[in-house]
Amino acid sequence: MNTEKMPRRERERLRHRALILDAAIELFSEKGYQNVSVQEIARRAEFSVGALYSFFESKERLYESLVLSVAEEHHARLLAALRREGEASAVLRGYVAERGRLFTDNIKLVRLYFSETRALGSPMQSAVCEKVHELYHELVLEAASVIERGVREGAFREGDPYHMAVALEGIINAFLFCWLQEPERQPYEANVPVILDIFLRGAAAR
Amino acid sequence: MNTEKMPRRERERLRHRALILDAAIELFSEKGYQNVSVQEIARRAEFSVGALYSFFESKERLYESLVLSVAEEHHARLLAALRREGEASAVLRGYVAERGRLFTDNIKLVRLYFSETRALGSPMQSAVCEKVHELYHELVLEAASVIERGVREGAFREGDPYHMAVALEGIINAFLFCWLQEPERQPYEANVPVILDIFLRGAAAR
Amino acid sequence: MNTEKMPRRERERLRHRALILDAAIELFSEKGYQNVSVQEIARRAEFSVGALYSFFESKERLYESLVLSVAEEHHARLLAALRREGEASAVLRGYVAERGRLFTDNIKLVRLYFSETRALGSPMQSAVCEKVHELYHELVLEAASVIERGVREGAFREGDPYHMAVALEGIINAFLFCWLQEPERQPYEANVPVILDIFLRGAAAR
Amino acid sequence: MNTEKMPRRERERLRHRALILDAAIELFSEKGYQNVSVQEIARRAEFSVGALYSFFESKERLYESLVLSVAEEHHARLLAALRREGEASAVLRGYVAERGRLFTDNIKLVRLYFSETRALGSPMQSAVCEKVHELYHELVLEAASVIERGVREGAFREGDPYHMAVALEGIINAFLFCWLQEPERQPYEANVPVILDIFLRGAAAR
DNA sequence: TATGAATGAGGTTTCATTCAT
DNA sequence: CATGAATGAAACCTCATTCAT
Repeated sequence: MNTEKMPRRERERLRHRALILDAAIELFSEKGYQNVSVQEIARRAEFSVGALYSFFESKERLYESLVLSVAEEHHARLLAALRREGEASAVLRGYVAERGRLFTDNIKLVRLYFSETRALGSPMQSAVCEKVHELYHELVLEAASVIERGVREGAFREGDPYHMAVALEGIINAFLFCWLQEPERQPYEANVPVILDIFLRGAAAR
Repeated sequence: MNTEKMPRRERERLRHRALILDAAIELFSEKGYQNVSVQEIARRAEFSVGALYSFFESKERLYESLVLSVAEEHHARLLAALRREGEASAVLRGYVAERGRLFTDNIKLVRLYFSETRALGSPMQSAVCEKVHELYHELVLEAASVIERGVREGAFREGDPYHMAVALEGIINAFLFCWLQEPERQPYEANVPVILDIFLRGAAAR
Repeated sequence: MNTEKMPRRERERLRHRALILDAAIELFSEKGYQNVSVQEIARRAEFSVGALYSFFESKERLYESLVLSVAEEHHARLLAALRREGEASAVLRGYVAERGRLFTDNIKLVRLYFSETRALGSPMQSAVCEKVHELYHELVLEAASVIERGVREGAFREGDPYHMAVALEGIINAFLFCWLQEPERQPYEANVPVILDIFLRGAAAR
Repeated sequence: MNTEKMPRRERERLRHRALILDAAIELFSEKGYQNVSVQEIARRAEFSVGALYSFFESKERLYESLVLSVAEEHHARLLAALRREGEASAVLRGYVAERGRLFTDNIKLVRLYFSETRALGSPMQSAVCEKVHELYHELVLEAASVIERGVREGAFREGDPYHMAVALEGIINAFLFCWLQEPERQPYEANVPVILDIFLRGAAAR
């Protein structure tokens, strides 16, 4: 967003809003949505509760804004990775690595995202929920189109590129989840070639 | 557990406990842990709050019992699927199908399981959390040993069977997740061959 | 009470009642009336809640029975001490010592007695409260009559014997209270002569 | 505490805190700690439960604050009485009278203090309990030092002043307790000379 | 009569939200 | 606008008492 042209007052407000979101991200990802009180967020952000409510009409909406902003940032970075130029498999390698980077740099956040987004009784309005799913879907579609290109270029075998993309997504998640259980065993990056190898060559003897 | 030899009083109590667990499963999976009150569970189970507390020492422990019992049942069925006799790839096919059956038969439950288990500030004691992870890990190991056998039998190519198992797990989850978004598009079973195909042959052109 | 002539059934019942009272005494004096549940008493006495309610119509009445029985026992022993034969001052010495013995042998019980008896919102019906006060009053009167005899015998100076008795009571209690704070400093008995000395000679220079 | 220099907001809060303490004192001393609910206190103070909890972190702590503030006020007044100038016996007379005044002006409060402070399972943290005992002890020591001075001035006979002080304390309490039983019989003040007479001259014939 | 499972009112405490200052 | 004190509904849990067996 272009903030340069705004009057000072408005710029200040945006900055304050961001500070509150930052505090909220920290707290939510440390303790989970339900275990953080509005008072706590306000205190951490060094604002009054009233101020907080002048930016967000409810705790729920604050949470949604937060999820949305994080989702959009991640989405942008992952989309960029998928739109890089180069051989399809190289692009996918980059994507797999970027997924890892985002994940490992923001474990807590990502956990929050995973758990609360898919949770039942999640405090998100369905509009936001859908928006998040839409972003996710868009990403899978983009990956599919990379794969499709790979097929056209003869690098990948025939097959439904969307299915392939879904599978890739799953493999990445599974390895990320593994890493999450024992982060100290080895850095996630070590898995990047493994993931690609399995994804590309499959399990069967040729 | 053998309930036949028990005195009637005790049998009744077990039945009542189960009734409460049933009500809790329904409610939790409809609305999520935090959005269900103890009163509500009691009402749905047609017991008093006090009765509920005579079976479970807290809402948290009730939830844990519930998760554990579901996890153990699922685990048993999946383990059985993996221990069936036959060619490695046929066993895996059976496993993929069974995963689907469990998932689609208990969507809400599974959603609950997914969301709350991994959630931060999850209300589960780490003991239960660990137990669940242990069961999961055991399953992956069992799948890995099936794959290992496949390698020995010349059906699968060389490679770390554990990694393969993790990848398979991921692919299954990804397709299940897809199905969850649009259950009406096609039955999950239609995906079983797709999953196996991708898992076995990979994406690369030969 | 004479229990010998009773039918076996009734004797048994009395024994059970006593067992429950014993358990209740222990628990109440360990944790205070409000912090002991009926379930707990029943468990400690190895009876069912129902059985307990067949003996006492409520927790409150159970408590009253207990207080009454203890009060009566103490009263009997103290009265006996005051009715012993001998010089008035020797009798009082015996009484002071007996008070100490009862107190130090049943500290917890006595604490309970002290605190809950005089407490506001005490769970005792006024009838029982009055009964306890009556017993106390009787004791003071008895002490007063000993003192009166002492006056007649020329051992004590003229003055209202009732007031004297009240004062003696107060001095005893004060020293008991002191002892309660630091029981290990010295045995209560060491104070018996001190109490009598102060009571008899007063503080003023002659 | 100097409240004059404070910002208005803070002054208001202190006032509100005091209002709640007042309501709590009334209720506790009418019905006893356990028989008063937080809701009730809030209602009587014309605040919400939440407001109450913004001042005191729990019912228990509220109770402690209350006990402490009353204990300190009483302590201050009694200490002042003991530190007045004049003959030792006159000072003690003043003290005995002041004890009576405090007691009879706050019967309910004092009852509360007596009963709950010494009670088992009393809801007071040991820190507060100790503080109260400390104040009490300090008072006895102060009385002892007055008596000691009396001894030096030749007004009181030789003897352990601390024991004398304890005894005086006991006599006062006993007469207060008597008065409590039948307040209407005679005003407590009538007992002041009696108490001093017994305390100073003792019971024995000279 | 004895049992102990079941009841449910009532207790303490939290926290999203409002609003006078 | 910002503040933060105040609100009060609703949560979890306890326990004296009842009653079917």
